[in-house]
Amino acid sequence: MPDPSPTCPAPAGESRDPRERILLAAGKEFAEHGYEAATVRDICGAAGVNVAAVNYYFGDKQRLYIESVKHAHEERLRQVPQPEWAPGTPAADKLRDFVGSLLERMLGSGQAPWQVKLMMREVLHPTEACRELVEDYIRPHFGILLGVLDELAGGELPPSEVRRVGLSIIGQCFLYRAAGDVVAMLVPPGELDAFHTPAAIADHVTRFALAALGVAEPLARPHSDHVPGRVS
Amino acid sequence: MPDPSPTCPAPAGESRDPRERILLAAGKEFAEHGYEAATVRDICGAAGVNVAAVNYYFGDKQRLYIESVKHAHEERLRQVPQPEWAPGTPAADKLRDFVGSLLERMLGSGQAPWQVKLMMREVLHPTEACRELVEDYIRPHFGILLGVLDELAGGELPPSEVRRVGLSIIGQCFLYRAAGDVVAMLVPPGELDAFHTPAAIADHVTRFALAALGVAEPLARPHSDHVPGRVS
DNA sequence: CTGTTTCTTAAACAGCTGTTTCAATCGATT
DNA sequence: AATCGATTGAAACAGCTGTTTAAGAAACAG
Repeated sequence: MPDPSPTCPAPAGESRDPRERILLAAGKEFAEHGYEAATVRDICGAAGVNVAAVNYYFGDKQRLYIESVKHAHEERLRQVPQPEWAPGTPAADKLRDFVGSLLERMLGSGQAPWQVKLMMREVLHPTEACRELVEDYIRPHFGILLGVLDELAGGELPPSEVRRVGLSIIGQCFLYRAAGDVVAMLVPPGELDAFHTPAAIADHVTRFALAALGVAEPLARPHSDHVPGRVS
Repeated sequence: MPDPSPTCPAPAGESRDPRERILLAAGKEFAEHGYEAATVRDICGAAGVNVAAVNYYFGDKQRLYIESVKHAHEERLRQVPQPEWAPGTPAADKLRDFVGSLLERMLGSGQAPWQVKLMMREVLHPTEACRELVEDYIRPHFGILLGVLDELAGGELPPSEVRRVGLSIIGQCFLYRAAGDVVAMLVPPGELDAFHTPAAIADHVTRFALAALGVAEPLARPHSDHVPGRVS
């Protein structure tokens, strides 16, 4: 089937550039099976190109992998821009926004996009592509969170403590993405659908953190009565 | 070098039973490189047996993998027994104990033992061995945590909420093990040594959770003055 | 058209993979 | 000591791996 339309030959999302087709197929394949288990033959098959194309365009498998990780992360950055808030936004709202968008990005609606899976593999078992990923993608996002938390704590907490609180929040979200299968085994199926949607998790994580920081109500009233609890 | 001592031929920790030697070597190899990348030949080389031994004793590579995961988890259970508390122990102390031993087990002193690495791989990318791991090892531990949290909340929180708090605590610990390399990149090196030891993390996670539950002081005094804080 | 470069193709390469074969060896029982 | 099952050993197996080759097609300049 030779191209019938010379002006816009791309059907839908599929590039006619072999290099880009390989990059896309490689990303999906690496995300699904990991670096070792993914084969260049499968990648080329999915991309509809000859096996030799990988070596022609990228040199070897490893450089294709690194390029596909960078490509995935750039595309993901374009898809989900960092949150921006109006100057007067309360810090608590910012935190809720941040956690919500983080979880939405991680868990997505339904299946997580392959870009996230690929990046997650880099985080869990870092290769050469990891450092770039951290510097360009993860650290800036983390910095935003730290800013919100510092504002939330009224500047009272030392930076090291703010960082630990930030890691606590990231960790809670991280668990659901990285160990989602195990979480699903630990939670009754009915509860999974009702209470473990991205929005519900975001709400819990935010309330948990706000309560710990003393900005909102504790989750439970203490059972002894000598501890003051704020009654709204 | 034929065995010179017939009474105790095992030098130190090395079993003379080939089956057990293979199981040990396989566990280390699988933990380090993953299922696909680990080779039967490397495993047999490390175990000091012929390649055919794997198929003789275990049938094939996959069954060796499953057996080695189970073996690792049983050994780990024997090494670190579940915590037991005297009847009158305060729930807050139990929580601190639980988190501390969990982190100690996960992060260990120095390099994490290969058993933990192996189990972590199962959690992150489950195979057939995962369900057994969850039922025999993870769920009981999680149950203990939920009991402590329920006690801590004075039975006021619904089970679903308790579970979410439990997952929040696990998630915080989980991050340091699963994404430890990235965490190390996000935290200044000096701070890593001082504030990110297992003990220090355990202390932070516990305080964070206790504050969120309203059992202990919030981490930060709120910056507006209309919120009561307990002054010890 | 010619000559040159860029790209694509099928085939082959050397090497490693898990697995099997079958003879040699060992260890205990008879 | 002879027998027999259990275990080991070196070699070979078929299949897949990433990579290279060399010939051909396509695109393009002069």
